[in-house]
Amino acid sequence: MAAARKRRPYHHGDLRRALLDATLALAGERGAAGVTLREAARVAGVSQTAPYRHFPDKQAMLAAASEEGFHLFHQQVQQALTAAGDDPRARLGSLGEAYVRFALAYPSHFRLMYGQGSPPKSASPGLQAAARASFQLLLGTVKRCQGARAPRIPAQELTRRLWALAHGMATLALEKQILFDTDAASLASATRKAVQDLID
Amino acid sequence: MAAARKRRPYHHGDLRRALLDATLALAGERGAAGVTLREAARVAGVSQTAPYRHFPDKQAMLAAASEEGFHLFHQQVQQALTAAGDDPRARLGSLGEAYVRFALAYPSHFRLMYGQGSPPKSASPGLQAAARASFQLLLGTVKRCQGARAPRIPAQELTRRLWALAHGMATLALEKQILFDTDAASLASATRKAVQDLID
DNA sequence: ACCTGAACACCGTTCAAGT
DNA sequence: ACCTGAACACCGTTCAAGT
Repeated sequence: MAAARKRRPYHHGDLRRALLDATLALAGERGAAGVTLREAARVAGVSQTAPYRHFPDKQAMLAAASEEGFHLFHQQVQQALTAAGDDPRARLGSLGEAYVRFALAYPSHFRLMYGQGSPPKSASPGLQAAARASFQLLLGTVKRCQGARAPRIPAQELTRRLWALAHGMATLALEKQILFDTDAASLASATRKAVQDLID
Repeated sequence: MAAARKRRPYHHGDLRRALLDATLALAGERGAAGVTLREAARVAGVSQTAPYRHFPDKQAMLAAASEEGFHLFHQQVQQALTAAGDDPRARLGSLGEAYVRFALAYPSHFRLMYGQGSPPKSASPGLQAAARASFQLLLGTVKRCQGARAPRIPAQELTRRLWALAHGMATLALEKQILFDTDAASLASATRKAVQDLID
């Protein structure tokens, strides 16, 4: 039955995919607010109104790209945690490092996920679910690490601090703010150390 | 001689001022990227091209509003530090608290200063100077506080951590992210505690 | 010195139409 | 089922013109 999906495409191999790639490329160059439906269509080689066959409006297109970002983020953090082993201190350090690494390695996605022109989580159910899953991964990891230690502060408060610290490092770096203009690797490992000092 | 400035205005009391107020109002409602030259002009009650008598282009108008934000920020932080007394731990806590308080009390300014649609610091010499002054206030305060303590880490690194933590708290709160959706006062005092734990 | 109005090339979205 | 083209109300910016 799934073979029916193999029908020859109408005109474009996968226009939806091409539009999302164009969206990411434009967001990377000029920020989420600089993305234009008409230019994404131009880049994909179709007419200005073709995107409306795949997304109800511009915000839905941005939301779809943002959702991909959350999936990618989730995956990268999982990988980092798998590589980190069992020690709570190492795991939390890896969490912070992975956060900053992701933001600097996938700035287009990160800007679409959190930047100011970015769509609200409520823009689509898929985006909302993906964002929640990423949040649960952060909170769950901190909770399990806290369980293995003598917790001086509640896990929710620690999550908030850790998240804020990593997010601040990432956004200030992306905005090329002074003191944050080092290379990605340095900033990521500085974040690891800062997180670990945070819990010591 | 200064009396010559009292000449009756041409048509509008202070159009530049009115345009900046409109810019801030629009940025507060829809983010920095949602600010429109034409709508700012409409709000101020002038034609679409009148703003060009006061700003070379739209970005210059945004930059001027952003610059005002940095002046205001500088002033608020100074006040908080004056009230904080001499104890280094109290001063650094107040610094973090004042940062978050400012962001939540003046979200329009904050978004124009740091949001994604915001103008780059290089957009005007005045903006650049105001941003630098605010940065120097942060760095200088941390340095002096560090001088009075046994510094485990360099002042620049501590500034980076403190700034990132406060900035993350502020931006995640403004984006109404989960875990950051408490009232302004709670988040500000949570930031104070987090900063103080950071240096203990 | 300060402002207006028409014009140009853009934008998001709708709608009738084509294959 | 998927795409085009004309149209509408917007946008930033320029330019000639008005007081």
